[in-house]
Amino acid sequence: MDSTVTLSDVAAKAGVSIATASRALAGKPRVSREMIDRVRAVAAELGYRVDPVARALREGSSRLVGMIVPVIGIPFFAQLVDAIEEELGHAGFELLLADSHGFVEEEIRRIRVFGDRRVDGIVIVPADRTASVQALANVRAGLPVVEVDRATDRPIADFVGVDNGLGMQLLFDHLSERGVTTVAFAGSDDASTNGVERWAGFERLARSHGMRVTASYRGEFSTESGVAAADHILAAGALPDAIVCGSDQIAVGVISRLHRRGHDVPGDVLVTGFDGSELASVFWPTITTVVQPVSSIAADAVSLLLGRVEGGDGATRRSLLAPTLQLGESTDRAASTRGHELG
Amino acid sequence: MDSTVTLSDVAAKAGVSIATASRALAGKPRVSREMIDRVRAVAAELGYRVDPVARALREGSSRLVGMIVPVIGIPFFAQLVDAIEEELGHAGFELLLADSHGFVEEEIRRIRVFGDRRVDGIVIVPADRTASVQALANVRAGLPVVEVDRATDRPIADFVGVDNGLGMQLLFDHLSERGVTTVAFAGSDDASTNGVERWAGFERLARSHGMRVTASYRGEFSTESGVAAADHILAAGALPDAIVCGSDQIAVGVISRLHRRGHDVPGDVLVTGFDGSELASVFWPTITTVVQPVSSIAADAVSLLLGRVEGGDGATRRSLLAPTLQLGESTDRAASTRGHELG
DNA sequence: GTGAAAGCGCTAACAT
DNA sequence: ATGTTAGCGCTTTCAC
Repeated sequence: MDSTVTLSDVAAKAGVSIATASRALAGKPRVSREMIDRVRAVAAELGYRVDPVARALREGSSRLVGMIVPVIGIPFFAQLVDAIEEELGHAGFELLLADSHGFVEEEIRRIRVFGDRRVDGIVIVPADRTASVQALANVRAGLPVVEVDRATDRPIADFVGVDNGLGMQLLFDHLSERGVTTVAFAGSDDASTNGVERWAGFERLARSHGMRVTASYRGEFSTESGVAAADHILAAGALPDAIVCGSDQIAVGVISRLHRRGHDVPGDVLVTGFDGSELASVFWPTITTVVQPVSSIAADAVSLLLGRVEGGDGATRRSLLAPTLQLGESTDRAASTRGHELG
Repeated sequence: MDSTVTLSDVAAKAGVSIATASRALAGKPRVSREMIDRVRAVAAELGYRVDPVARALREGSSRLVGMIVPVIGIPFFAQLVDAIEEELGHAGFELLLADSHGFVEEEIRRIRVFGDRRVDGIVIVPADRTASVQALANVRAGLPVVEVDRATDRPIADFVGVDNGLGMQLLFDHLSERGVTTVAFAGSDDASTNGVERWAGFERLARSHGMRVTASYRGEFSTESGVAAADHILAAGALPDAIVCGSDQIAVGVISRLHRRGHDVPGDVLVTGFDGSELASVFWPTITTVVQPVSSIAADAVSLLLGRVEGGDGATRRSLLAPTLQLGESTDRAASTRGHELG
């Protein structure tokens, strides 16, 4: 397979100038109807495809979008990458992927490279809500950026994410119905807006629902952090009625640890997650969680980004999408993992 | 941040011709020592970085490597992407990522686009061991390809993956020590080499260890497939001593389903996974699995690929890496999930 | 050892 | 409506 068919090959075979061939293919105005047909036919016959590199050099644009995530290994981010990639594909863009491993320095390096590569836009899940502001200062002038899932403190770019407050509310309404009166929190620190907002939502809602908070632990969005959280909560005294976790990964860590230390979920304590990753539906027990509308987030992010690529401007926007509650066994006392013979 | 510093800016400020500047920066032979220093100093001062697009057009190479995976959502593939990306980064290459969603047509489309983009090489996890041969026929002449994790039937490209036979042997030796005499298989169909080889290994080793095979189910590498497998195995009669699964995802499905239908793992039946994804260590029970040496696979794949990029040729190679066994609770009867109070 | 100039493939002024 | 030409930024002959 060798695609060394250039525009001049097409022009030659069609018996026209290379400029006309270019215009005909691009569907630019002043070209006759028949010319367009003729050139297109020849191009198709020869299997011609524009050279994106030459075009990028000439136009200063590459039909490439760079994306930076903190850890591709977290299932939720993998889903997000997949959704963004698909959405970009519809619009004729490719995805240049980079993993910052949570380091702002890595973000800076990647952002520079993206600029050099003439990407048309950048999709980023900022590693740190304050420090990443510096990273984004390295973005080429005029290059559109959209923050996804996590925002930076300063509104320096469009943002698309989930409404954390609403998510927490869905969770609390559910727990309230289940008769929960004491709760604990196992979430992440203030490095990300999700960490901040989910914690804030938890506190506010616990208060408004008249629930007592027995303990709270704030680490990272990881399973290990969930394990540590469980130990912390157990050390604080009697188990609460429910433990609200900042992510599904954390919930998995919490539940695993509780089980190992002899406590049943949901028999002894209810547990909730956040994200709606596949993990929540395959874990045993399945986890009640707040499902993020990943496809909508991706669609919104890409349309916002491409809107600016095509020259759209205006104030930066924050687009908060409504999540939904997905019930699982982890908040259904009848599903206690102690009582087998369920199905 | 605007990096519109071009080579001619550097040349001008250094008071030399653009040709000399280029040579000095590239470290090409006939340039005087002092010239090199002077140009480099100016370049650093101006913050000059070569324009990869212009270079790509001129050289026909882009320092970009395209990678195609069947599903980025499978944790093991996410890990692989991460490892490959990191390895490429060390060598100064970027990753262009594509998800084939398991479709050969998607692979073809992506391979063509990669060619147009002048990628220097392609890393692919083929969707189908026979059909993907067609997809790879669309690779630009001379463009190096390395298959990772799964190979195509015909040796049309270098391959780096795990030694499935050895992996199965580690598993069987372990099960044998545990006194297992009857086994069932929950794996994938013949669409991938991993599906073929793990099944072949299972059959061969069950026979050589004198174990009776009570049932076998072959679907996909998914949790859902594991659920179906569990139902199939239960329908076949009494539970075997152990169920060997073709992947961690399948194992998770199998265990979840068994639990829901009232059977304990490892109390009633031992279960093993394959891949060594994070899932295996966070699931409850943790899963005994065959850990693929992901970093080594990535390092090998990239060095093989870049070796060919730099002109290396020779017969295609198959590089099989040795996996290791990771013990988990799923094959440790003392860890029965029925007996709580373990930790 | 250094400079001048061609040219990678394309698009967009600027002619005609 | 179509052709001619410049030039995006770089590397690399080819002259000197």
